[in-house]
Amino acid sequence: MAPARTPPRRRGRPSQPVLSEERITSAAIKIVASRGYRHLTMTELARELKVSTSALYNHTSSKRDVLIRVQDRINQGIDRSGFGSLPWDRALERWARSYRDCYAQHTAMIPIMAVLPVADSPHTLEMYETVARGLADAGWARGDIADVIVSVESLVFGAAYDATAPADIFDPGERSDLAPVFADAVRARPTDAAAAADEAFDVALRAMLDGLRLRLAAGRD
Amino acid sequence: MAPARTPPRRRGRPSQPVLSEERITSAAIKIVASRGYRHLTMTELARELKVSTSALYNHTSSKRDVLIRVQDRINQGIDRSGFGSLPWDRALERWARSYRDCYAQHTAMIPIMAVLPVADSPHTLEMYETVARGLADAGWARGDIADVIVSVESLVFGAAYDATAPADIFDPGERSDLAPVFADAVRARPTDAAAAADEAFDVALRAMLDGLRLRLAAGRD
DNA sequence: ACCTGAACACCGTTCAAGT
DNA sequence: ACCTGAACACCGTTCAAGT
Repeated sequence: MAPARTPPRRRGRPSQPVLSEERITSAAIKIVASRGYRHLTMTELARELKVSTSALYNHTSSKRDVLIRVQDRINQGIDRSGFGSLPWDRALERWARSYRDCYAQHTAMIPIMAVLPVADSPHTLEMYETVARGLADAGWARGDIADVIVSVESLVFGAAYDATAPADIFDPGERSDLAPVFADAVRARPTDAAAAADEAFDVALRAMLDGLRLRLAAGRD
Repeated sequence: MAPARTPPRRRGRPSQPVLSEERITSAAIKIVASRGYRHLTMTELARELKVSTSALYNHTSSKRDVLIRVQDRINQGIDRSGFGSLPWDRALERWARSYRDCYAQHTAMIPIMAVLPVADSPHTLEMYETVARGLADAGWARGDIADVIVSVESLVFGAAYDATAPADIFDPGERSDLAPVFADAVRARPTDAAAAADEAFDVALRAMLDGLRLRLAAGRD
């Protein structure tokens, strides 16, 4: 191992800041990945970085600020590779599936992502640009593009929650006599929660894409 | 009416409990309606009911428990009147619009509602039964009914968030050069946030309903 | 400029003590 | 059985004091 080069510190004074926006965001991602959002507190973030909690506020204005940067990093992982290589509807489907799988692991971010201005999130903005360009190139009208994006996103956020729902979410329990038709419909679902959620998302996404194909065809006539 | 049998109170003892599940739920609804979810804390709930905070725990096991009952009451207000009187697709549309409008005012409840087992929420269960019966009567297959319900619900929850998003949510700010196609698409939206959200929800719901009509027709052949 | 430690104003929940 | 008051283990955030 290389000998630690003598740091240019004047006694007691650190040569450079130990913290940065970048390091805080990375530590936050690490905590979320390893221990979940329940453990993402300013206190645990500080402990992870081996500083005092108040030190974080020299580099970030609030916990919300940290979450916004976490979210922009998460969005980097969403697959938009279909746009430019596949037909628009297949690209949109790939994007939607990846988006939903991503937020199924980050449901705690949905309330933030869903209402957060995009201006401060460069990777998120880049994602929207890729999708918008793919739709525009496929012939979608200027006035429809944002609506299509919001449509898919709305479905995706709701489906992400559903993907994390417990297996018994629709189990009527002892009241199945009060809801016989519904109880019977629920019995027809896969018993595995993930499989049931996947099936429902397939139905929803297929329906929406079919509907959007109709809309594009009608607008073109 | 039977005369109230003389209460066995020994001086200073209240004749009957001042609290009840019912009263707590009503107070919670009142706080939410008048001051919003930010103010729905156990402390404010106790203040509203003029008791100490710890007294609440004689009647409810947790704050989550309170929220579950609040949610079941909220769901009573969702319009399912179309089922049994309108064609299934128009009934489903009415239900979806009412559902979305309702949760746009209660976004704080979405993370709970989306993953909460229905067994302890009688009015919610009744809602699902009404929708399920409407779909079954319209010829939907047993195995599709839950998927259709989940599809609409997923869209509704995401759209409810979108309905509360700020007007500048998609404004690229100073980076519009990095996202020219998207920025142009966003410029085509109504400037009013509510109008923009309504338009997007119209597109999404129409697409999904068109897709579901196709699915039902295909399954029937 | 950047960090620490103490303090502030909250949370939800528990529990011994009263009646 | 039901309520109170005090306590507990947390939150996010601020700020004077240090270097």
